[in-house]
Amino acid sequence: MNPFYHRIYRVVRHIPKGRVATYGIIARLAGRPGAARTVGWALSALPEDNDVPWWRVINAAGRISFSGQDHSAVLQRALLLREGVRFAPGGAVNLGTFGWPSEAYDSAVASHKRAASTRRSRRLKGLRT
DNA sequence: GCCATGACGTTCC
DNA sequence: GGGAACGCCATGG
Repeated sequence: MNPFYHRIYRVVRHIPKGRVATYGIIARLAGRPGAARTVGWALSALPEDNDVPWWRVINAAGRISFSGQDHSAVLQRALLLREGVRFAPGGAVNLGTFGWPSEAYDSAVASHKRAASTRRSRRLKGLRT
């Protein structure tokens, strides 16, 4: 297995309980800025007997990256709620509050970037139908 | 070895 | 503030 994966898993394990991190941040901490997609790929490749808190990893918009009806999304949301992470009315997590590491989320930068990401997955999947 | 895909992100309009 | 386009890295066919 590639060192990146190990780095990624190691970083994810460092996420404190009750906090969340974005794929981009994970990729950056793992030493591969811009490899956010790879982070998702690595997490999807997690074995069943893993000790990695994958549910603490979300996208830059502070939302679950799965389809809303997907059981994994429900599970992830439930696990986060259990740890004290609160979801905003829009279904997004306030990264300025729960984001980890805190210094990585200078609320200013994260302002208008929230909107962009979410629609992409819909486009990819929605286009197939 | 090239092409397509994906738990994403940043920039431009 | 919302939507569309381009770029990113690794994997699978």
